[in-house]
Amino acid sequence: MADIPEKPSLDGIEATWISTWDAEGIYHFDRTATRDRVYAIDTPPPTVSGSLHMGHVFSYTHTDTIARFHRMRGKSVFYPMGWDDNGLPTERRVQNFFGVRCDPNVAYQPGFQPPFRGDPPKDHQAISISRPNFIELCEELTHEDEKVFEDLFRRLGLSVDWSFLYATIDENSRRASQRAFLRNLARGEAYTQEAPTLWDVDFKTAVAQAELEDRERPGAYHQVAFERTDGGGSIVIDTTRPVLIAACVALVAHPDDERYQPLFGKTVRTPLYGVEVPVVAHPLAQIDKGTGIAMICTFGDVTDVTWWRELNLPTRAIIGRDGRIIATPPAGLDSTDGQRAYAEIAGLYVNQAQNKVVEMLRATGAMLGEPRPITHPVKFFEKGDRPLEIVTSRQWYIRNGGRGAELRTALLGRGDRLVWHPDHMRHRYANWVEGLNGDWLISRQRYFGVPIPVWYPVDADGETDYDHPIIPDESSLPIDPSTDVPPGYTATQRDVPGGFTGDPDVMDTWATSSLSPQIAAKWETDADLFARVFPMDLRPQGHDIIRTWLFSTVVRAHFEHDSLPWSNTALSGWILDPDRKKMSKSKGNVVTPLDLFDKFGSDAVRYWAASARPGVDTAFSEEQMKVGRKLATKLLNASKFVLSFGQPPAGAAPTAVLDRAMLALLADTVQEATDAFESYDYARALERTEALFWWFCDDYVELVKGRAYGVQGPEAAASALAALRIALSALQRLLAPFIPFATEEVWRWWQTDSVHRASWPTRDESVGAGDAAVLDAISETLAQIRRAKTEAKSSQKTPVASAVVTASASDLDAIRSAQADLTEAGSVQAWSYITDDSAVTPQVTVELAADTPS
RNA sequence: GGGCGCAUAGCUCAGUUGGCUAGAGCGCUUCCCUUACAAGGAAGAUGUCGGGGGUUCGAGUCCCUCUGCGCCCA
Repeated sequence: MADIPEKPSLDGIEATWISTWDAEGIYHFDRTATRDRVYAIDTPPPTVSGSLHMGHVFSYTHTDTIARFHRMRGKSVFYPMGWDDNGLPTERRVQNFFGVRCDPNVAYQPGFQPPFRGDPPKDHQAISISRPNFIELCEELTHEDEKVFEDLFRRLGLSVDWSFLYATIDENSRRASQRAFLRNLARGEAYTQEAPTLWDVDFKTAVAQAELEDRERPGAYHQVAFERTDGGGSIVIDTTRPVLIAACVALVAHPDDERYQPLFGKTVRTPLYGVEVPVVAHPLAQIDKGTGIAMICTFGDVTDVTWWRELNLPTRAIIGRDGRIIATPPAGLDSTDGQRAYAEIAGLYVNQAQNKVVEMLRATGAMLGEPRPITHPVKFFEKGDRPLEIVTSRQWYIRNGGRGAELRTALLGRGDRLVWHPDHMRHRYANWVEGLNGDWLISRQRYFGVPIPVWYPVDADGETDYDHPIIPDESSLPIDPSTDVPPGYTATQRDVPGGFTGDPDVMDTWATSSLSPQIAAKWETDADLFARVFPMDLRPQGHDIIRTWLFSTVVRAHFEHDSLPWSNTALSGWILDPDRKKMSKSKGNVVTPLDLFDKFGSDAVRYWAASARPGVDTAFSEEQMKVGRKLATKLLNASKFVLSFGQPPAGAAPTAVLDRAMLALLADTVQEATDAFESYDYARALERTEALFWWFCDDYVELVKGRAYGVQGPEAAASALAALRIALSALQRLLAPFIPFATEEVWRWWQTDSVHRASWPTRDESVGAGDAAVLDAISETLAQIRRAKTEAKSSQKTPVASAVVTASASDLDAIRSAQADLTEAGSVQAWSYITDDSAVTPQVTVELAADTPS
């Protein structure tokens, strides 16, 4: 047994135990464990180019308590960590830090040194470097961030097995991502298509449905008149985007709209450009919106795309990928006047062009009245600053049920079979899948990501043949088509007629992170490991990314493994500041985790996190951390005290009624905590354990400590000592998932090995457990004696001259059984009892001894 | 507009399948330096369980409805 410090302290215990755990390999995954003995967690890889905040501390703590519970239950816990360094945020940081920019057309340069490492001068012209060089720089820069993250997670006490660390851009991840993509392609689940696509003109990349958000923006309705070609007058439409008149291919009204029924099949001429377009009917036209008839443009919004597709309309694109009006007028805009009008806006940014068009409409009289300002939702890329446009481009997609009922039904079924914590989160998933309106767009016109692993033949005329991609062999992965040469070609054939060209795009971050279970489990590179951990047991994550990360992971596992990727998912809530607003950097109310660890200790911060019900938004609360610190301190002191009585004699067992009752209560609590943990309700497990612990300290220990000292003789003491140690052992283990540092500290005072490798308590351990029901009467009697002293403003040490207990016969039996303990705890000099079976609770009439001058 | 959640003490929240006088912690008030712990301990006060209606012997809990707040989707 280690020495118990004279004055136990929480100071410095984190550093001590972190290094001990490391040295002893406490959290190492046992690779010999069979699947049924494994508990596998698909840990969310945090974005390393961001900062660590309380939200991380919060949700990762929840997961850690569950990991620790299962480890103590005898499972080999597979608890890897990953870093998400793939994607736009890192790309931007690297550009700014090193003064470079990625150009996939540049050749790889071994040993490349960037011009700067931090703070390039303002006038520095970014140097173009190859994608592999760029990735090397990304890895260099993210390495430092990852170190900070790792230290913080260790300090928090996460029981991660760091030997399974991965990064979403590392070689294994790129290999897995490309392999999965190629298999999707081979099975027809991935495909490429030239199609209208939501496009961010600043990032110059396509974006997926899951990355959209609506923002309320000011706009204005403009009434614009289109002349009928049959001389029947004009048709007035309401549009917020008159700039798109040049892209108009039809007018559309609802088929039931009697106002416009006579016009269906007729044509009108667009103002300014004089293009003849048909008037068509479609049920998506809104009768009550504006004048009830609208322009169909290629493309103003996603409804335009639907109309265009379903009504087989021509394409008249006018907005380019740079957000400017395309220089040359679209097909069909043939008249001289029309071309002159178009020339006025060609090359302008969309908003400038809009102003110009309004000006021209006014001049020609085609605009009726003044624009009427409105506020309306506009689609944005969630990371973007300008409204999305729709441009036609070639992109890669993975099927996700957005265009096929059969797949959609299958994926909804996967969601049904997943166990959600809390359960109502399943609706988010179903809601999202049911609302999908297209397949998953995975290609991005960016650089720092996993390359789309294909090349295309270039024919003799220099045209790229997208329909016959050249596929690398799986054994050659990961590849970068911008530098690697496809089989059967030589490097000199790149981008020349009769040669090949690499796909320039990368996959979206989610296309790789959707494979996190496969990546962590070393899919196809370590079949033994994979078989032991996949499908995993748990996906913990925030509820805000159900539509992205969770859903896409389900999609990939469905295709590749015909299974769910995990059996359970636990969704964490948000952290709110004390005023119940969502914490965010922009509001300046963010507290850094490290300061809190220093101030309250990791256990205390964990306690705050673990107190929050699963999935519930929770206020940041230093008060709650103080409570957690109190709990940890109390555990040190209580443990020291119990152990200070020394070992019970050999063969000692709890025999006293009170001791056996306490053990019964303990057994009940063990059961409740276990049940709670099994249903992922760590907060309930903590609450039940904590309640028992404080009762144990405040009442039980107070009642038996005299007896434990030997006041009632050695036999009575032996029972107390045995019971105290049984309880202490169980309590330390019950608290271990929540306050791993303090529990380890006290456990090692009297046990060998780590509490985190100890077995989770079971009710069978409470040998000699009795009837917990007697505790109420005993505790109540003690409470009334204490109350009498408090009300008399006397010390709790004050002797009680006489205690008269009126209670039911059964309560009196209970109280009598503990009379000697109550006598010690309450300093009672004389007891008398009155049986009254009508008494619901015991009533104690307390007469304090006369004050004795001291 | 569709979906989901929340509303219980001043604050933050528990309250399992309906069950006896509705709980905890914090905060507040009072007392106690008792030899595990003053970074402690003992005790106390505080509630039209959001409003209304219904089912039931019995409703914080189930049903309907209204109000307010939050989130997701369109």
